[in-house]
Amino acid sequence: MDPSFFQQVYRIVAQIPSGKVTTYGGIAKLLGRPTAARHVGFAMRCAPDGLPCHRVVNQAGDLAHQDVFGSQDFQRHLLASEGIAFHPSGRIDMKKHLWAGAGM
DNA sequence: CGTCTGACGATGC
DNA sequence: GGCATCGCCAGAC
Repeated sequence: MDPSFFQQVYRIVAQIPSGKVTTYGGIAKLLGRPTAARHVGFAMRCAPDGLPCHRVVNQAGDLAHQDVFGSQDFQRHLLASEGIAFHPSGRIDMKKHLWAGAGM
């Protein structure tokens, strides 16, 4: 198989279990492109239905592209329902919920 | 094939 | 820790 980078990104994101989060860079690293973190987000932008893109955050643990989810509070609620803990600033506690499958 | 873009990462201040 | 800048690489045009 030689799927496109985007297709591989979708495969990784689809494997993220509930209650876990991963970073764009982490996914990119799994695909062998540690510097292609931006493309992971790019793939998310065109993410197909059923893809838990809300579990994918940047290295800072900040929720990205809040516009798609309507508001930052909405995505925060989704993750909170899955058991994700948040910092007072609204960032995710990646230390506890960072998906180990992302190579970290 | 050249250029621009982009839901990021790392570094510097 | 927050903000600004550079770099990175696969797609779209």
